[in-house]
Order: sequence, then structure tokens, then C-alpha cells
Amino acid sequence: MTKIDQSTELKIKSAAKKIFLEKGFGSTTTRDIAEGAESNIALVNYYFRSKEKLFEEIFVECFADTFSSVARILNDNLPLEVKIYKFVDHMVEILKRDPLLPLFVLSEMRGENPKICNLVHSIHQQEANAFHTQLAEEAAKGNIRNTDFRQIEMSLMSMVVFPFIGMNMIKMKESMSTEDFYKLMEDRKKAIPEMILTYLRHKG
Amino acid sequence: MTKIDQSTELKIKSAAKKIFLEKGFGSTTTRDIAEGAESNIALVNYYFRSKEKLFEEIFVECFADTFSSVARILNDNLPLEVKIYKFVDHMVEILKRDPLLPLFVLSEMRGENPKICNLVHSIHQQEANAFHTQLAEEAAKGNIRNTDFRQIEMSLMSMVVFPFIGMNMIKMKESMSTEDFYKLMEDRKKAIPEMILTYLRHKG
DNA sequence: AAATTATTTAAACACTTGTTTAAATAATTC
DNA sequence: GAATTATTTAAACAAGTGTTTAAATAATTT
Repeated sequence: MTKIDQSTELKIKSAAKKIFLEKGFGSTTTRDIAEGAESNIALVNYYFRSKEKLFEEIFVECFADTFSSVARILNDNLPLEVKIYKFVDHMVEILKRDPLLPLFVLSEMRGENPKICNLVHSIHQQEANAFHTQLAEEAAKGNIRNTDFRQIEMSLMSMVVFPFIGMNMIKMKESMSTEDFYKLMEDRKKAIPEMILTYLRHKG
Repeated sequence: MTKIDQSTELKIKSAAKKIFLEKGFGSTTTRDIAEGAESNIALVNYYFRSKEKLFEEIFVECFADTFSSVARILNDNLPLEVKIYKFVDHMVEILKRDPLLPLFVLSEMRGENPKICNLVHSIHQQEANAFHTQLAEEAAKGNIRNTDFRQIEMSLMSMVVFPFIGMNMIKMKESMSTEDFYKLMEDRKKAIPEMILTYLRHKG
């Protein structure tokens, strides 16, 4: 009755995660998953009831993991400069480990799928945003320039996340190996905060 | 013999484009396309031989349109500052008109699909990159800071394109309407060049 | 106008899809 | 150790998939 050896369930789930991340929901079949888990199609539904339920479980985990990790740092009680460096550093590490994650999440959010939207919405609700406030405070103190901080936040996120979304494209365009690409991302740990901070400090 | 009235073929193609952009290749069916074009499934294959051929045709067009448009501006013979402003302005306009384009292209480039890779590769081959050279020249003249210009290029592209890829996410997070979002993108026409140029001019 | 070609239609095809069934085996409980 | 429950298997199911067929209609050519 009590589950002790979860190896089958876990094997299916991690195989499913791998394949969903690579191909998306629509291009992944139950048989792909079963094969990837060295199992069979009946067991996929035995443990997860349906392909869709399995997908949702994985999607929520992927999304929550990434998002809560982002929020944790941005809401941390740290000086602005330290926080920005830490944020970029941490994000690049996460994305180097799981580079397909953002493209997966964002591509599954197309089409206004109401189930996905609800999931995302409920996770969003749980998060505050201390970063905005912090920027406003620093501006009030005259430490940084006063602008629309949504633009700053958006630019910061863009510069970190986008290269991983466009990874295959970039690798192709510049004829880069995965190693080369990761080296470039490593350099971004300095380049991104430098750009953001230079802009903020140089009061227009 | 000679085609005069192409309306059926065009109706199918534009319906297919719309649906592929919204749902991706894997989640789009021939019947979806036929219905969207107020036609029938046999005609889809009559004009395009297969779902895959139709997809490739559309993918290449989307990719080439966007990419050649980017390259044209970046290779244009303009002063750096003017070029950057023009680039962002033009890109935002393209993306406001066709906001699903980048997510579509990049999500279909996952999984190392060899056919897609070859298509992308052959288009990439045709383009020079005068932007890199221009940055190096300006740095040599002492007009801008000397850094890894791949990082600049990547950041510029990220800041422009990423918000459209994360559009649904952003709209949800900030509880924005499409109109609000587009207004924010309009503001980016100033915000992005300002950030890039401030960074480049402020010689570290 | 007859013959040829292009377009359209409805139906069928063969295959893949997600899901379920029913029976077999393994594990756990009493 | 018998009964109950959990896991695994192979096979089947119905519905959905991309694609094709063959016949009907429209358009064009000769």
C-alpha cells in the first residue's frame, strides 16, 4: 500500500520532463515518455492519470522552481549593487544547469491556455516585489537615476534570460560550441550588472 | 493552367501561419488549418503536398523576413547612435505587428531539428555583420568604451526581443492589457538606446 | 464545342494518438 | 499463509492524425 520504491514513478516523471522540455507538450507522445523511462504506456497513465496531468505537474514545478528562485533574490535584503550581481550570477547558474527551462515555460504559455494561465497566476500572487521599491528608494536618496523601473527590471531579466532562449540560434550564428556559449554566459555575470549599474549611476 | 486566382492557396497559407504561430507545429493539425481557411484537408495537401512542407515554407518566410530586416539596419551606413535608435524603433514596430514571431521561430528551433537547422544556417550565411566592425572602429577612435562587442549585441537584441517572448507572462505579472503592454514597448524605443549608449560612452 | 487541365469535394485509408481493459505478478497486510 | 492491495504487462479501444483516392465541378486551351 505505502509506496517505498518510487523508482518507476520517478523514472517516468524525469523522462517526461526531459522530453517535454525538448519538444514541448504538443510534439511529445505518451509512447515517447514510456520509452524514455524504459517503461510502458499503461504505467504512465497508472501513475499520472493522463498526459495532460503529468504535463501540468511538471510545468508547475519548472515554473515555481525558477520563479521562486528569482523572487527570493530580488526580495532579499541586500544593497542594490550586491543584489544585482548576485541575481545575475545565480540566474546564469540556474540556466546553465537547465538551459531549456525558459523557452519551455514561455512557449507553453502561448495561446492563452486557461489551465496554464491559472497555474501561473496563482504562483504570481504569492510573490511580493521589493526590487521596485528598492530602486525607488535609491532614486529618492539621489543614488541612482530616476526612470521607469519596469524598464530596468525588464532589461535586466531580458539580458539574462534571452540568450538561453536564443541559444541554438546564437550558437549557429556565431558557430559556437556549447562550451563557447557557456563561456560567453559566464562573462555576462560581469557585463550585465556593469551595464545596468552604469546606466543607473549616470544620472541623465 | 496558369494560376490567376490564388485566393484558396493564400487563404490556406495565411490561416496556417496564424495557427502555427499560435500553437506551434506539433499542436497544429491539418484539420485546424483547413477549418481556419474555410477550406478542406484535401486542399491543404493539394497546394502544399504535406503539413511539413507547408510549415517549412512559412517558417522560412517568418525567419527570413525578420532576420533580413534586422541585418539590413545593422549593416546600414549610419552613425552608431542613429543606428541604434533606428534599430530599436524598427524592431519594436515589427514586433508590435507580429508579436508571436520570435517565440515561434525560437521554439521550433529546439530539439536540433536538422531540417530547420539547415534552413537557418543557409539564411545566416548570406548576412555580413557590419555592426561589430563599427563598434570596434568607434572604440579605436576612443568614442566608446572597449569591451566584448558580442555582449553589447546580445544585450541589445535581448532587450528588444525578450519582452515580446515573455509577453503573456509580463502581462499577467503586471496585470497589463495588450494596450498597456504596447505602450511600455513604445517607451522602450528610448529606454534601450539610452542604456546601451550610456554604457558605451561612459568609458570604464 | 470538345478536350484538357485545374480546382474542389467527400470519403476512405493506414497509422498514430491517448486511454483503458483484463489478466498476471509482486508486495503488503491481517 | 491466505487475502488484499500494488504494480506491471500485453493487448485492445475509440478517436484523431496526415495523407490519398476517385469522382465531380470549374476553368482553360485548342
